Amino acid sequence: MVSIKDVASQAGVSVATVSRVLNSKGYVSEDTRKKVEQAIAELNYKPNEVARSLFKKQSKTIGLIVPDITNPYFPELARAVEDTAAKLGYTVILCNSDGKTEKEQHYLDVLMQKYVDGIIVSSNTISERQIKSLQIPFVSIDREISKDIPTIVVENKKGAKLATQYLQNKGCMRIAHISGPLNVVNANERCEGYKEVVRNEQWFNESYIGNGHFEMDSAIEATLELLQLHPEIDGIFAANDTMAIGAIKAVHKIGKRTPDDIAIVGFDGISLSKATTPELTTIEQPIYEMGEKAASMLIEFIEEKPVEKTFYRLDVGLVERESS
Amino acid sequence: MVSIKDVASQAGVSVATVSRVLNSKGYVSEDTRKKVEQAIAELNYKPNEVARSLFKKQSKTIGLIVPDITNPYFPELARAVEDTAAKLGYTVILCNSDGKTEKEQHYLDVLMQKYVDGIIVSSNTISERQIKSLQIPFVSIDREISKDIPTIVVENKKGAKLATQYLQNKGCMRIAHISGPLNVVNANERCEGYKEVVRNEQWFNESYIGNGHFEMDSAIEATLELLQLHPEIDGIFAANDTMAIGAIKAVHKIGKRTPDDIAIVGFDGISLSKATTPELTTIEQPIYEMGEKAASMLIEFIEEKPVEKTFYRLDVGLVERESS
DNA sequence: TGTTAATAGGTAACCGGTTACACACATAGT
DNA sequence: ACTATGTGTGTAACCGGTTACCTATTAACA
Repeated sequence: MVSIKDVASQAGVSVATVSRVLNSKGYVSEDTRKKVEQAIAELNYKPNEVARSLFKKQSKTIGLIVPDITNPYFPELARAVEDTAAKLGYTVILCNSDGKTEKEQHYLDVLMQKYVDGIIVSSNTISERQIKSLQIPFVSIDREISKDIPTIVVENKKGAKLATQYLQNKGCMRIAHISGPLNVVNANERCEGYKEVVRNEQWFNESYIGNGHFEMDSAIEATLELLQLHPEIDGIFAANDTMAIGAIKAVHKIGKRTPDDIAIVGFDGISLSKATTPELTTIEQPIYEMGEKAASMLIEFIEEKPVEKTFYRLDVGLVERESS
Repeated sequence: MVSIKDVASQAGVSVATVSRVLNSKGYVSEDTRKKVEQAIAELNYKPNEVARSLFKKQSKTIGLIVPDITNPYFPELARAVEDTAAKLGYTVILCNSDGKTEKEQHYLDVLMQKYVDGIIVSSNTISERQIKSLQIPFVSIDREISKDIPTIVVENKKGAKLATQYLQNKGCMRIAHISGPLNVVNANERCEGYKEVVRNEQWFNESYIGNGHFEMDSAIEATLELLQLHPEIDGIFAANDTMAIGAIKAVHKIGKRTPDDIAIVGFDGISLSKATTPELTTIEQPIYEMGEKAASMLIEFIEEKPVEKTFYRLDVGLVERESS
């Protein structure tokens, strides 16, 4: 690989001068600048980012820790983060934590050792203290860790209420909920939103809430149980789209129809929701926008630019399709 | 951040000695080793990977260039690559090229500047010459570039034949194909496989092949056209699952049923194929295994370990579900 | 006892950039 | 004529590791 020294000798100047034209910093005469630029072009020189990182103590790289890129919510987020980072001259290291503390800790260590300039994380086990101790810019996405950590989340409760009320308006008399793992903030908020709407209904009690893990199989099981316990259920709000699809499958399995017998609404608005038959009515999150915002905010922190707002709770909206 | 010097002075030895215990290389007495290890533990010292990279000219990082992580085929691949890389002590930088030459070139430059140790790429525009000129380990995945570049692909033609013959065996008399972009090797091979099976049928001609771009919308359109032109079609083989889902939708749209009126088979075996109603019959690729193989092979090259085989054409299999 | 090899550990060069500092020269102001 | 200021460029220290090379000590063996 050609180094700055090669360029310097080719252009007949010192490495300092080459560095100056590279960074447009300090005084360089028009003449020498041209000579250096020509040498750079002739040798097809590309500065070594590693050497630069070592001195500058920053790497133009950010870390993105997600539970599992295979979960259809995250590719779109990752794409948005990567797009934005690339546009601003950064590169992104992808980490899958499976939501496990050890893995998260391990990746945090690795990322710090590689001098990443900042980290975007979607986690519910990382603590505020831990993040602060790292001393580098951080953005939490999809899950709220603390009011003190820059965060991008959505109106989970509002969305859940929207979904539940919508089912009511559609004429559903008994609306069940399939929740995510309730120790995860967003799952909890969605469950709360649901409860706020149905709490005062005569028929309501906790047994109308089935527990899922944000995955399809768990939702199929939960739906089956729910429908056995309460055959009169005519509406289901699932805490994410994957589970909503599971619910559709379960409903189908016992010979009922969606939406005629049971209307179903999901949450997330992943692209999957448009691929099913019937297409899924869902509470859509601005996933791409979230990733974009997270990346651009993180990079503003990194570059010490002024950041007006550090806590975003983005709006969600109902997208009406065929499952309701 | 605590550096090797801090550890050295804390332990009362030179930095060379610390480095020796860090790398278990060269002579170090049991006594000093313990002192150093204690100092490391006390200071919670983590060696700076950037400094290491600079000297060693390698970064324990690999690049993964895919067209679009949002395309449901790639998250599983990326997950496999990342899992395997992490297990072997490497980190992965994710790049989305959209299949565009400029973006690929740009990422290649960036990755080289960051001293990545190797690159895994899924591309049909990068040339063999280009790859060779980079002088670092390379693995091409999902798409064959040249017999001379380490590659992981699947039996596309065989899979396509399998799918088409299966539809024949199911009693389909007129089988259409929705192809991917034919300039992409794998799409082309799948189309060839289809043609090999139906070429000699009396009814067959090229107008039974509709052109898609591996995306749902293009497949819906293509299917609609196909069915208008040939209302007698009773089987469709789509070159990937996303398009198969599009086909299902199109069939549904004109009031026909899957599989009763028209049987549909896809290709890929993405997790999406299990989420639809009806669930998709498809030619399943060992996606995770491909990513795993690509990463472990790449790292074998990087670490200059012996590699027995550099060209893998993995087997595919028919997974029979409800759409056929 | 002298020679050789193995063990132990320090010094400093090196990786490829960036930048503080020094120095030279030109120009302007008094 | 003298000083201050601005411009242009080179030298070398520095970032935090790794390792070639050197020296010293001890053990082994003829």
